[in-house]
Amino acid sequence: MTAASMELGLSAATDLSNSHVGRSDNRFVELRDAAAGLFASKGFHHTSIRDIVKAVGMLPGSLYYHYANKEELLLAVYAEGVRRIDLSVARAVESEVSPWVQLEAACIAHLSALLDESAYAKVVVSVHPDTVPSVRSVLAGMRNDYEARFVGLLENSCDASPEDIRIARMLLLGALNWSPVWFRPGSLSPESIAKRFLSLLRPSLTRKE
Amino acid sequence: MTAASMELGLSAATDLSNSHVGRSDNRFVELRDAAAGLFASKGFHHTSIRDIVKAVGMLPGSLYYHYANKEELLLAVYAEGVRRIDLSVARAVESEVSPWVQLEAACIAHLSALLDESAYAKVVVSVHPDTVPSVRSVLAGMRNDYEARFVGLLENSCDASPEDIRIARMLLLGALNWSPVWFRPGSLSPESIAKRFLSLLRPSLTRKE
DNA sequence: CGCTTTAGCAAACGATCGTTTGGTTTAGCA
DNA sequence: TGCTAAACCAAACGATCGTTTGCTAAAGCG
Repeated sequence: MTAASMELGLSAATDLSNSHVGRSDNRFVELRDAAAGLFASKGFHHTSIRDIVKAVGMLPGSLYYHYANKEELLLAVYAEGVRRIDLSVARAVESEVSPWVQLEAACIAHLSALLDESAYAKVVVSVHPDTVPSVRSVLAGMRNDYEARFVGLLENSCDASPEDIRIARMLLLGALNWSPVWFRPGSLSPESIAKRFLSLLRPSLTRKE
Repeated sequence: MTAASMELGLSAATDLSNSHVGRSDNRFVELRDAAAGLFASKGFHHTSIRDIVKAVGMLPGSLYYHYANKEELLLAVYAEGVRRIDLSVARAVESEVSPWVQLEAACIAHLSALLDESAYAKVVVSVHPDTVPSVRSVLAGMRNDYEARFVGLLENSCDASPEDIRIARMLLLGALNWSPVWFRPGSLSPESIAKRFLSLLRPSLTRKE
């Protein structure tokens, strides 16, 4: 079981992202995991190919059998990161019924993914698309598709206009996504941060009926 | 008059940051301006020394007469950026009396600095301290010192507990600082974004008396 | 004018970057 | 067991990076 699948409790069999099905000792995922960890801690541009392959005990050239170039490796990490956050948020929402509690659960799941030790999630938030011009639009598109989920959650929680919902989404997700900048483990938990953020917005976002 | 001082309408005489007072044709500030523009558009790590000196018509080695290394140049840009944002916000606050309107003015000024064409401000927000380990703490300290201003503004606007004020500050500044990620010129103005953000928080942040 | 400081040129340094190429091992199916 | 494709090694490629060094031109004070 790889470190990657362990993060979400998935067995290798259910890990659909391993589309490069070749030999059983395929290190496609292992490389992606190492890249995710290094991208998250050192940043994409400060991580060299040599750093990544050293983490898995390979030589630099061997990586290019699995990934065409460094950007494609980032794409794989990014896509998997978005997939995991989305999955985590979807599960959290499913287990609630009240619209407001659903929104709260989504924010908690989103923030937990960023602030707990999920390297993949950190890459999605800390690697800004604009800093990788060759794949900028792809990265931005993936993140935007995911964040669209919050529009629906907000629509259910209040009866604001579409543009007000858009503003609320930007306010909420912006604050959440920025939190890795100032967050220090040990004081406030991701859950309490998300709840406090939302409690500040509750008077404006609760449906009046 | 340099492009740098023009941005805030300062003459060369009042530009205190030019501490390297040497000859009258000193290009210390000119280099910093070029670096600010390139750091803002291409990012710090994607801007080479050769890019910067090319912008001012110099050779790579000549830059090292003015700045010891690339990080020190970033420090100069960053410090000037923080200084300009702080100055802009201070002026905006001074011209208001009502605590809430003062907070609103501060947010508008802060966001305008980030979203309008101020290269210096963009560097402060887009260059994350963690991506430059050698000067990480210095950059983080500068930004934190500036953001402390908002604590006072929030304290005047409501009677929440210190921890609630801290949360409100993180929510507000996080959302504002994240806005360059999704902002596209032409639709909403920085002023209206800031006002809409604050209107969502108003019910929670207005002083009850 | 003479002399010192300031500023910049010219040219290279070593290091590291992403990537390529050709050969070698190993797994897995027939 | 023999063969093929998968996987990786070994070694280098050219490019670019931040930076250093030695020298030269010009500015400005006395």
